[in-house]
Amino acid sequence: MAASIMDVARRAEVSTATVSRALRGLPNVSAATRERVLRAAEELSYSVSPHASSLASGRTGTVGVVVPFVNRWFYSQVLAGIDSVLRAHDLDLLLYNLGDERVHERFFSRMPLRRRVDALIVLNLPLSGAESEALVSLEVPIAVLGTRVPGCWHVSIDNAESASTAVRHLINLGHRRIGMITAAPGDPRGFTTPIVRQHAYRTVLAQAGIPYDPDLEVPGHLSIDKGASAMAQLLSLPRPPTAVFAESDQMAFGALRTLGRMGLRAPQDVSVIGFDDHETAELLDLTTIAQPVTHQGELLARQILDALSGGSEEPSQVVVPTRLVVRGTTGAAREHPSRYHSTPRPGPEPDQHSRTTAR
Amino acid sequence: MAASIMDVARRAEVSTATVSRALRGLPNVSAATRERVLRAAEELSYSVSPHASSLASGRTGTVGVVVPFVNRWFYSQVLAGIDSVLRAHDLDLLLYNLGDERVHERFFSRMPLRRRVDALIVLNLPLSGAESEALVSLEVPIAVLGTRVPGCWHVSIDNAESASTAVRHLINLGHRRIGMITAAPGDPRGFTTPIVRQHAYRTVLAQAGIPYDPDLEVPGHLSIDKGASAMAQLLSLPRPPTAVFAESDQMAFGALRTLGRMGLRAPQDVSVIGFDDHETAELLDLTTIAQPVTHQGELLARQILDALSGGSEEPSQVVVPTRLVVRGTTGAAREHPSRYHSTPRPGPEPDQHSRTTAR
DNA sequence: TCCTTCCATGCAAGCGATTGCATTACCTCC
DNA sequence: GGAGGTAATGCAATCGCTTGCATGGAAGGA
Repeated sequence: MAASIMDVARRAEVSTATVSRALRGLPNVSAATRERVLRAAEELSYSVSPHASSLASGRTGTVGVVVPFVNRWFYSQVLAGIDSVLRAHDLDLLLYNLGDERVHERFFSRMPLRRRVDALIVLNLPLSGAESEALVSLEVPIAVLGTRVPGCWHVSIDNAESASTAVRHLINLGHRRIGMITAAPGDPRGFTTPIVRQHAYRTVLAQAGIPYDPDLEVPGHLSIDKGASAMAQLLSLPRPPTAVFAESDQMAFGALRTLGRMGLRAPQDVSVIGFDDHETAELLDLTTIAQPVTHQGELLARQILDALSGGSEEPSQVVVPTRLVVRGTTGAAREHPSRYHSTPRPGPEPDQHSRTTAR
Repeated sequence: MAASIMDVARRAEVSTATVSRALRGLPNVSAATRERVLRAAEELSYSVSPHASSLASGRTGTVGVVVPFVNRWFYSQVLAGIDSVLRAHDLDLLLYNLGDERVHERFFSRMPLRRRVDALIVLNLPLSGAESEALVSLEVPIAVLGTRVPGCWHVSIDNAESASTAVRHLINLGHRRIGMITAAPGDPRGFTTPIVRQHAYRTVLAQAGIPYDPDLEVPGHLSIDKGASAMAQLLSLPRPPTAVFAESDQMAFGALRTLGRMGLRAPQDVSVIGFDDHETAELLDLTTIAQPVTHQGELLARQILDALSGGSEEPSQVVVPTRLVVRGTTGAAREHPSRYHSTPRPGPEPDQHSRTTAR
């Protein structure tokens, strides 16, 4: 049986109140007494009951983290960042993975973390108005990644600027026919990131005097396979793009696969740029927009720490910078983009030279 | 202020005891009363205080999950599996990411989940004897992935058989000079998986009458970069291998990168087989040993559920099957493996034909 | 009709901490 | 030497629930 605070009190010959204070490092405890209490606790290998403690104090020492998909690279990275900071401050991490729709609904209908957490971190979740209200009504500090929710702390990247950079990179390489593989078609809930990026894509094209062509926007649903299909669709257009911006690396990977299977190469035939700087991006030599992933998790956790200690500060909003990482899948536009091959595949092809060019 | 059980009791005009029983679906509550209580709870949007509840009952409704690296693909997949099962049974998931050494030590010295969880799931962690004892001394059911710990539930793959299959696959393709990129050099703690696999590798070679060559075993530390270096090292041997078994896909990816950078191809120059069937494996057309990842997580969670409900059953041990997935990076051994190139790179090279051969 | 059973419910004692307030002891300063 | 302070400690209420036991009433059996 685990020792209780009473056992420690008896052994140290003090009251439980003193034990509690000594163990938590409060002032008003003499050095000698503290020493005695610590020893007693040590000898009994005592540890406080977190439940009793939070029942009495009202604090839970726990932060809830709500994630759409733990098993996706991006979220697991962010999670690692959050964890490292929370852990360093002895806060526990209660994980809620909302992957599937049913779980998502159930979560919001039952609100299982009411009274269970001191604060909440929400990752990049499409939230309906009612849902964000439900969260706010928990009356704990909330830090949100990606989406902006009134009254909540907030970390994000500048999606408009980042997407613009990606598209501008392609334009600067001479491309005029530029496709975009988008995340998803209009989600009714407030998942604004794809919308912002798409808008940036259109704006930059317009600024460059390139006419808008809806056929060049194809949804890839953030997955490799769907990204692959999206690329296939783009390549089957009467006038296929010479460059493609995929708003996630995963989709870009799919796009590259399609390219490979069709015997085409990046960047000679089609330039491809992704978004995220996924760990595999380097492996595949994918040009992409890098965002600091783990770091965003750390920032979120730090905001929570501030909120928890600082009291009633104004929620802060942090925008972290992204950066264009040029690798081997983007290159100068070809002169005559109307057809891909002069000679049919298979057959000998010149070695890639433009890789060096691209760097 | 959140409503307490007292408020509900008053509103439903019953005692708190009855409220408690009604809400938890215990028998001994009349249908009419239950109805009344549920309505009252609903109207007050009441939810039980988990802390008070577990303080009173001794159950926490929480399962601790200890993970070495949440941000690695494998673990995040397993975690998703665990989560889905726990969630379905309304158990909370308390995450402990033990990534770095300091966190690991601190975890075991403070045992922060004493009294905090009803059960524990430990993923593939290298544990010293003292550490596993510390876990067992928590006196809660424990399910362990990978390593076997006496008295604990257990899920794993048959590492010996799986590794043997991988090596046999290479031998059957005619390879005689087969390298292995191993996880890590002897970890003092009980991380046995790499040892078992290495042993299988040696055994199978011996059975095939292939002499043992220690130079062909190179550590790749489970990372892409280290895997890449390992491959480089293998290729710089006086007699390089014609095939390589990397005991994780990540390391295999690194190996493929090295191959690519050296202008070599898989499988024409070197066959490569990985382990895990990482999501990127398909993308890179990597032959590998697939293990059911998410499923193992589900199994672990289910074992915990059994343990929690069943009482004092004997801990069960489940071994899940793996399967060889032949893709494009393994192929028949070349006839004269002493040199790779007749012509130096760069230069035109014939298209890969053997891909079809390999399938 | 009276005595058992049994079901539904209430009472109240915990569960193991935290914390406001009271108390004691010891200084310090006039 | 007494008033006023301060630092260290104890007392006991409290947090919000669960649960063993007691109780009352209705149903069933003889």
